[in-house]
Amino acid sequence: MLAMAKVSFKEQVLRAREDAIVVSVNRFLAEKGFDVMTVDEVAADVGIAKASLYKHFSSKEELAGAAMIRVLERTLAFMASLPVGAKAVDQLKAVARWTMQVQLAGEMPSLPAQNSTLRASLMANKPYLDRLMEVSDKLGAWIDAAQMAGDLNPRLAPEVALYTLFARACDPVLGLLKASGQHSDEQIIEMLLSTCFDGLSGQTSAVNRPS
Amino acid sequence: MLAMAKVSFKEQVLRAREDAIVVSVNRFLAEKGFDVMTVDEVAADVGIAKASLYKHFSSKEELAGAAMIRVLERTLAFMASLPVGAKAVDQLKAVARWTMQVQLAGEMPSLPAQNSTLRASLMANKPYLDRLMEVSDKLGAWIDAAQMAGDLNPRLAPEVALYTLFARACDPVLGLLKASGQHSDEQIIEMLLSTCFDGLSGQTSAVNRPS
DNA sequence: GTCTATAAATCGATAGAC
DNA sequence: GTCTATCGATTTATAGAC
Repeated sequence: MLAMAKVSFKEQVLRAREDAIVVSVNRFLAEKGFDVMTVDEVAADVGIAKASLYKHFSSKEELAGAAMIRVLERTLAFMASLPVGAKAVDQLKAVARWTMQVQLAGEMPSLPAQNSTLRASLMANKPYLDRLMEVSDKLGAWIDAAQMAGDLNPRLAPEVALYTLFARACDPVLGLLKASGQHSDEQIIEMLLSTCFDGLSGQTSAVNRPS
Repeated sequence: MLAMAKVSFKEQVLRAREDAIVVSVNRFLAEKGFDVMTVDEVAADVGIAKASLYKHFSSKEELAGAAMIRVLERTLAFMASLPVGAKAVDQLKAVARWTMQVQLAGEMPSLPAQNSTLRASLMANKPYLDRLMEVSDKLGAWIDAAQMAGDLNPRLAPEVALYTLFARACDPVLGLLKASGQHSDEQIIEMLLSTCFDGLSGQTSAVNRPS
């Protein structure tokens, strides 16, 4: 009994350390991106030696994968917290608003779509792919429902809506507008939510907050 | 006279070589991005030694600046070719369509907004800043006109529209949809043009080609 | 598991001969 | 100006003591 408890405690400490690593990686990926981020600065930020870090994660690509898994799980947790009775299009808007808030908070990791070794590593990362597919499936169901309800353009290919929502989570326009300093974070989010769902031409429905 | 012509010819050869360098850099920036692109592969692609390349451009950042100047000048040339009598919103749509065509052709260089040394170099590059401001001013004038004509949401901050148009030129959604292989290049462009101006909710005006 | 120290490879930039 | 050769710095990853 005592031995079991000791092992469990050790594992908890280990998990806490790994979580600290992933949190650090997540912020560096949001600030500098994968290519500029170095494993040295991650280890220094966590406060451990680089060799110790490699005992937890076997490569830089795996670090990025862990950060992506974390943000996908945060997304799934947020989606699960939404009221089930709401309109599908409002669920989609709520998710889009939340991802923009995460990005403005400097917590949205962005990976370069061009890096081939990173892509290969992610495509072989089953835990990552599972979460990605789970998010995609749930968003896809809402997109279908919103199109049937007439709240989303029915002539639009569903994957276009899905990719557009994913891309808005790391839209550089957020950073540009924040850097200009002329708008509050809330104003930026509401304006970009409007351009995302109503377009630059505007004039259609107002963007409503979820209850 | 003969000497003058000889010098002019030499300068023409030099300009042609520099242009070949910039074309190569442009394609690498579109394919891999600034951080992954190496000066070695640019030199190898052009067919000269790296030291020779550094006789033309004094740093990797200056190479990127030259590529950005080139694409901005191509943009200005396209904008100047548009009919002057058309509606401002149609001019904006024509520019958005053209930038997406350039990206799908693999000729749109994309620079990371996070790299600080690159940003510092570009902010000190007057020829680049001049072209960037010229493009911004002309687009800004069309945005103002389109808002006054009621073709663009008047409640939208003009800079939001400007940044959104810039960002659509390097929107990763284009690459994702092309990779899915389910749509032609033209279909992709028309769908994204629709989501850009009419939003995901859709239902408003159809997207018209310029005459 | 954590550390110090270092291997191995790469990259930006330059020296110097021609 | 173009070349070969190399410097100096950085980065990913590992070896080996504790």
